[in-house]
Amino acid sequence: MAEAAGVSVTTVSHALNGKGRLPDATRRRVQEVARELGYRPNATAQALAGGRSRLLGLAVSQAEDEPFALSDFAYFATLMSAATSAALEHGYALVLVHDDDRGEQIWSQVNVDGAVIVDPIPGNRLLEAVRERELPLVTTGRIPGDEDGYWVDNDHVAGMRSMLDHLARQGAERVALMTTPPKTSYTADALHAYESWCADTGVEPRIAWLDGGLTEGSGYEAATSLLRGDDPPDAIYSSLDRPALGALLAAHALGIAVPDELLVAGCTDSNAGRAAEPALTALGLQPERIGQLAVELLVDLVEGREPARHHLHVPTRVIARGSTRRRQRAAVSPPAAAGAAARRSRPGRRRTPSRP
Amino acid sequence: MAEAAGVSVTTVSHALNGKGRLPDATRRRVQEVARELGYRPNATAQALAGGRSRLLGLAVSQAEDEPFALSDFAYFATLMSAATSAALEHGYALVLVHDDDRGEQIWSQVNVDGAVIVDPIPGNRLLEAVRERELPLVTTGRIPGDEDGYWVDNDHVAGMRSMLDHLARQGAERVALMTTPPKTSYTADALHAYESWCADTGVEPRIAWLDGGLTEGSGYEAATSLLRGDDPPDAIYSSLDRPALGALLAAHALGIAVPDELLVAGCTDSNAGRAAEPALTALGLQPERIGQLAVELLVDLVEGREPARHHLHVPTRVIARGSTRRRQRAAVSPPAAAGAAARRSRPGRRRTPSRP
DNA sequence: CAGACTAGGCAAACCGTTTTTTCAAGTCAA
DNA sequence: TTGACTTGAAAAAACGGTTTGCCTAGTCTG
Repeated sequence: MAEAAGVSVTTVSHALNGKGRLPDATRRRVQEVARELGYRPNATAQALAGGRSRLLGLAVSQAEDEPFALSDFAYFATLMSAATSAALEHGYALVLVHDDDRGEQIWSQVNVDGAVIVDPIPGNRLLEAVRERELPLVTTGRIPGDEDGYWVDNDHVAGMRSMLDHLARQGAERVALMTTPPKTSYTADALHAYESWCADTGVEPRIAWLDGGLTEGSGYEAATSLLRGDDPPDAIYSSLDRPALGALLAAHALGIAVPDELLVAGCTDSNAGRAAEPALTALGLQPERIGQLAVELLVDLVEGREPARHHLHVPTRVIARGSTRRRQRAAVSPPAAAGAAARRSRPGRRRTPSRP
Repeated sequence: MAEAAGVSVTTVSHALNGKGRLPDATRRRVQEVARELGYRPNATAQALAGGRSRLLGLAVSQAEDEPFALSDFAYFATLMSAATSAALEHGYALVLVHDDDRGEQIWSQVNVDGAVIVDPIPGNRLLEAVRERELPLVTTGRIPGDEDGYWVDNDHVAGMRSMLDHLARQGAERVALMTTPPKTSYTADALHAYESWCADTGVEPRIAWLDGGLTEGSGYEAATSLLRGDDPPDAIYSSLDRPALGALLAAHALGIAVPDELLVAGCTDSNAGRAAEPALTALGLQPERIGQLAVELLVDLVEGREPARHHLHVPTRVIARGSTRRRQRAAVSPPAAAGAAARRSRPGRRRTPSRP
């Protein structure tokens, strides 16, 4: 390239990067030759010389005992896609990192300028590796016990409350929560918000723990045991959508009509929820927004700009669908109390299970 | 590092990479020091010196007029996840590439050693960019019109036939296909297989084109027009799952019972399909296998090994669920012809649409 | 005991940029 | 005319490794 233009590599570099002292004529000439030759500076060499690779890592943290695949959740896929776009917009590319034994070694194999970790769990190996290297880090969701870093998060507490209020407005009096033991800030928020909402409204908390993976299966189990217990709930909220779908199936199997006898809702919107029968009411988290903001925040850090805010909140919204549709009867009476009364006066709500 | 171990950088490099002539004692000593210091060779420098970045690009090609997001399909997410794992297994990392105006420039910003392009469309800009750079390339799905390259693909022709046979065995006589105009090898295969199956079995082809995106909405439209036409189908197969879910909704809206009056199936398994009511029969494509094999093939190419086979086929399988469950009546009679006869003798299959 | 060979390890070249420094030539003022 | 300053561009030093080639001892071999 340098020879082709009849100048030194220095001049080429200066011409192409708008640096140095060059007359416009030379600059243009070099650029012209570069264009003709289809010359592109070697990215690796640039990275080595410049000390920045223009590569960002995107990792999904996860607990060892909950081996769910990335692909299980539309949430992650959407976030990832948005993050890729945002990165590209700023001239960065995204490297995918898995949180397994091999994932850790990726930081050795690739020089990333910074990392986004989704739903971090304290002590996670990827998190530790990032810290050890003192890489700029943005998390989506906070790191429980260490909320000082840079993060983008939904306001899950507010979100949970608005969902619970929605269920109450639809006539629910005995709202149960299905969730996992809190490891991420998200599940902790959900749990606390639920408990405080229960305290505020005088509802007795009913919590069913999901174990055995965040799948339809575990939701089915948890919902079944809730619905079969004494004093079963008249609404079930799951902190993830797949178990909520399982709850739908469980209700069906027990002959409990949704939404007439039981309201069901889940967090995270998905095709699966939309396609369910009845369609699943969801707490929308706007993962595309989260992915975008996380990358933009990270880019600020990488490029040495002090971000205006260290923490960003993305609003949630209740996406009401068939699974929590208020029955006609309830619709005519004023919201909370009256709806609850109408519900209470209904005759025994259990039918014989269609299959036991 | 070199000083710490009291040797030259050459020796460090040799010791850590198992090259050069060094006594085991020295090698071990250097490795020991490296471990203590937590020394990791700079990946960028290695890439520059070695000429290989250990980075692979993963791109999803797409037609300009069909702006669907990556996240729309569990298929892509699963493939991507598997590809990441496989890459890591061989010491590579995956860089995500979007097929938009900015996506193209990524090849300038990052030096990838090779690329996987999912469902390539001839003339696509990413494809052209990869070719121009003479990067090793593996596609999942073939490039229509140029099938000589390296690719991993399902046998969609066989898959389509087995699905159609399945529908026929369940009593379908008038199987319609909902699909997009063929741009990828996959949609072309599906179309051809359908047409040849129709020719073989004497079924008259009925094709509804999906436009306006590969969504539930477009499937709803297409299915509605099929079901409202003269001589409506008694089975609908969609070459993607989301439109199939739309078909389910359309049938419901028209008061047509699935599977009793209409069988519905789609390609690509997903949570959404599993959660639908009735659960959607799907042609499983094993995207995890495809992603894995594509990366392994690409790694062979990148590392200069001649792969045993240039083309790999991944089997498909019919995952039969409620949406194509044979009615009891048909179950007792021998497969195809008798099932069809039983179906034919049924009384008029249309009910009044519940909403018009 | 000389010559050839082997082992061990280092120095230097190289990868392709960016950045800093140097330098020659031209311009201007005194 | 000379010194100071400006302009344009190249040379050199990094960046942090890998690779090639060379050198020195020590060990065989005849």
